[in-house]
Amino acid sequence: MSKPKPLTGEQRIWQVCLMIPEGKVVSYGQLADLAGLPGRARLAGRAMRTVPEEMALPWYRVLGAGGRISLPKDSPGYREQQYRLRQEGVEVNGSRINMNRYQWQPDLAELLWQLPF
DNA sequence: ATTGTGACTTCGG
DNA sequence: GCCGAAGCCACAA
Repeated sequence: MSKPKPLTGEQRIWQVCLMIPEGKVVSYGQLADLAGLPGRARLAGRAMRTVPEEMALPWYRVLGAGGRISLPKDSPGYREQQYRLRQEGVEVNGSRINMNRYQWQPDLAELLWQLPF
């Protein structure tokens, strides 16, 4: 049998992002942590920027620390993120989202069970 | 090889 | 709130 090629950091980030439930959000840093890559918030940001179009990833559920939309306020992406979040019931005030209410807090044991790594 | 650039985060002022 | 510095590291030049 061939050796299972280890997933790249970006791929692991994508895998976890795919599991964020509707109506919930995470921060870049949290996403990296959940992917087993502590301290790699920047990589999570990069992963969201380079998502393959065909892989319908809920990138809009990923926010900056403290619940802020990280995209430039005048960009189409910023408006799309606001729109998509609101579409699934997340309250958005400008670029702010209340993390106390919408942050995803997965059961770690269950998460581990689901992940392909 | 070195340098600059990020959808980042935390800390100190 | 806003800023700079530091820590992070893949990637392009």
